Amino acid sequence: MDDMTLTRKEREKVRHRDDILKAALKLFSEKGFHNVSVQDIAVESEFAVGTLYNFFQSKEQLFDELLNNCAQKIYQTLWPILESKMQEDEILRTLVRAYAKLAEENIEFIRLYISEYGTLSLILPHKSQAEKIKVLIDTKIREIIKSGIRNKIFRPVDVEIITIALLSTIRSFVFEASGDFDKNKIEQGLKKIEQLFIDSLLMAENRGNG
Amino acid sequence: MDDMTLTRKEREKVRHRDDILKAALKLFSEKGFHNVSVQDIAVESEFAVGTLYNFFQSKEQLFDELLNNCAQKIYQTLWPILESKMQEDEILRTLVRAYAKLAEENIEFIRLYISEYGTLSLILPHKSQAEKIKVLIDTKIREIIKSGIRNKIFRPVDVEIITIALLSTIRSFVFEASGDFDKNKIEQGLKKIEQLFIDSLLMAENRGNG
DNA sequence: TCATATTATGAATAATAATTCACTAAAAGT
DNA sequence: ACTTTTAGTGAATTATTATTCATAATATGA
Repeated sequence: MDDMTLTRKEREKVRHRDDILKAALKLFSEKGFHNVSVQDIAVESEFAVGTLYNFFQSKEQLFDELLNNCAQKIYQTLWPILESKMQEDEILRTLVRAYAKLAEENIEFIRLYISEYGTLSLILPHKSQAEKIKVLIDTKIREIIKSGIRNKIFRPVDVEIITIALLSTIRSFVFEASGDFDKNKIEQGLKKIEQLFIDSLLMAENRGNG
Repeated sequence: MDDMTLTRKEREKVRHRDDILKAALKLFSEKGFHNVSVQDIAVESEFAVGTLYNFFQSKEQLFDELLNNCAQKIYQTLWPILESKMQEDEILRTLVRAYAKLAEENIEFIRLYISEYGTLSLILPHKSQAEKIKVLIDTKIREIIKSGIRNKIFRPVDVEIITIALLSTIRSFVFEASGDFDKNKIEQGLKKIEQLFIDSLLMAENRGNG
């Protein structure tokens, strides 16, 4: 079922659906799930409330779809990097840069994901696609760091803590910086995060400049 | 107006008020603001809904009071440490330990604060007491790190990033660990965070063991 | 052009949850 | 004992917002 097999009408339908998703994403990322009404989304997308319900079963299902799209995009970007055969430090460097790019291109997605993250994890602990993907990535990163330690590339740090530290720092930084949507600032910051974490992980003999 | 100048009745009133706050805190910290109804709080606290409204103007005001109490407690614990005349590395070490203690004694407060942090900061950017206190502490920590660098105790790191990294790691760790309310785990983890951050901040000559 | 199918509409409805208030119960004062 | 004051109650009211659905607009194809 690719784009060319669809009629003009069908393509239009898809586009309308996307418009609604886009409007919803904008609002949710600005105000969070509970502070956006279906009315608000209707106004923003310039469709009637009823139309939204032709496309989505409920407000919640619409939100879930967004969140899963978001998780999907994050997954598709990060997983190949994590699976690649590069040296461990290079994987982590690439990862941080990929995050910067991801944040640049999908800043609303990232905001949505991070802003709801706290309460989300209280309410839908393990059901969502998004949560599963997060766990998948977290686990993989831990493995990479472990492997880096085994291969004497990294210093023998505490894997749990450095993983939480790296990920929470990236997330928190992107979230704070995305408040004023300054993409330059995000890129600069993530470059510094890369330096801070990966250089301090490296064994002395592997470090470039102090 | 201290405790001894109150009549028994007045003391009881205060106690009832506290009971309601406590019940609300429990529920909010488990499910977040929007997923707890005033009914729920009434049931949990074993008062009628109307009684809650004798004590608090609205659900929101009740929540604000909790959040401010929380911020207040954090402030009272951390500020004296940040203002103390210890050497900079010692301040940070003490800070992390204080966080552990804070988390141990007020795990629900901390959960409330962190879980709502994302959406809160979208909605009430700078109004709340809690937000002001957060900024105050963040700023102070940055100053301490700067001062540590000037005094050649710390390596010349990027102050912004290390501050975000330190704080977000603490918060994220406490939040995740508080999910299963294992106080021991939190203490262990924070000790490792202390090592990770402060040791990697120190100039080589100041470090104890590699 | 007209019948049919599809898509869009938004006022009406339903569901949920905050808030009020007339009332009861308990305590304090006389 | 009785009056007054204070505290507590929860069904009823109100507000908000998600959802439905009868209707209108538009497109399709005979």
